[in-house]
Amino acid sequence: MSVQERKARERAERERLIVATARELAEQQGWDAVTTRRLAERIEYSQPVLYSHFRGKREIIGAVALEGAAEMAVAMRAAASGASGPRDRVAALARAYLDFAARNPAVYDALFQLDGGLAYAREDTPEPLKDAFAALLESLGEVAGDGVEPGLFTEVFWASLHGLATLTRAGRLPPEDIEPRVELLVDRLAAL
Amino acid sequence: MSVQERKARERAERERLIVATARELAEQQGWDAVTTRRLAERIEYSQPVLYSHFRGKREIIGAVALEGAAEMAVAMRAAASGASGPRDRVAALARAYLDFAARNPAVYDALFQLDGGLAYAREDTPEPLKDAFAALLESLGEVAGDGVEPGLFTEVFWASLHGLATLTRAGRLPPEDIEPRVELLVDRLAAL
DNA sequence: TCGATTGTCTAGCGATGCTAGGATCAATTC
DNA sequence: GAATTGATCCTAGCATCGCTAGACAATCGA
Repeated sequence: MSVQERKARERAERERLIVATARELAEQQGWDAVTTRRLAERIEYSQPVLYSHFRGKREIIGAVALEGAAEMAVAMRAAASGASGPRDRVAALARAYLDFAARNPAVYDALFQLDGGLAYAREDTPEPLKDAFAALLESLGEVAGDGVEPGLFTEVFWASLHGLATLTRAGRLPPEDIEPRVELLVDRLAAL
Repeated sequence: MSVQERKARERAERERLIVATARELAEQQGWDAVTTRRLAERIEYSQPVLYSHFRGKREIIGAVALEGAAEMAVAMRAAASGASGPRDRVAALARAYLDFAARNPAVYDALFQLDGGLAYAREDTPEPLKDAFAALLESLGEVAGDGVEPGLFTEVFWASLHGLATLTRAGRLPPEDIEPRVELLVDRLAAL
């Protein structure tokens, strides 16, 4: 059995290598630069090897997205735990979210802009995605206010952050004034 | 001179045809289906003709975006003018915005998701884009609240709508509950 | 009527995602 | 220890993409 185990281990290792390399390449030069040829060359295998791990480029994007979702959940919880009151917590969360999007644009794109073939907001949604949403809900639910369903509130708050993140990075919003925008959003949207 | 005028007219007409066809094709089958070959075939000219009107596919997307921006501005002002009070106006605006995005997904993508080679939020931003933002500002500025710059408020409100629009259409948010989301957004964000 | 200009097309380049089919190497069996 | 089997990987190629060079034809000014 040991031989098969070793092979399985090596295979899993190579899969991690593919995902990590795709992510690295995407962060360095954008997702357009992540071609199957370039990716294959970087991992020092031929192109078809990629297709023995993933159905296609879409699934590779999806794998990067899942990895990113897990990291985002960690970052959100870390930001929330370092705050004292609800107001602080929500503000810290918002900043951490925008910071994550700005620092990991390729991962953020894989998560929320590109088609990674993942199911969102459904029962069969992969666990990391559910958990990332849960991490938001943990901090935002408490400021939903009376008569507002925490899930609904989280969706709206999240959408607002997403809008700010994407419009800013796409050059649709001037990059300065990020802080006052966050202040406005938190002060108005959260029921404190 | 009449001959030249006729030629210029025909040329302009063909350019409109290209943009309209690109838009139609994009709405029917998505922007991925808008290839230069298919587009050329539909307008019944050869591929290189496209390049005598536009620098490339990007510019065609940009042209569709400008057309869409003008329509959006009209739709926003129409929605705003039919409302009685500020609360009504902002709510109507929000609904009209999301409705526009849902009904014209390809145009919306050209405007805010794809790269159409346009400058946003700058001095050299094309007029239709500035005007679309102005249309939002006209209705939203009055509910910015004390001490909040109307432009900043409009940016945040717009970003929230944009987040809702894109996340919903990309399947990241369940399509139902649109109305309660709008209600929540309007009630909380607008200073009434 | 003739040369020049403008307009359009055919053909092709490099690159993309993806796949078929053959070669190679290791594990298994006699 | 040799032969067979099976998994693993690579070379080569397909159709399609955005874009362009160069040939050809129609039109214009003299």
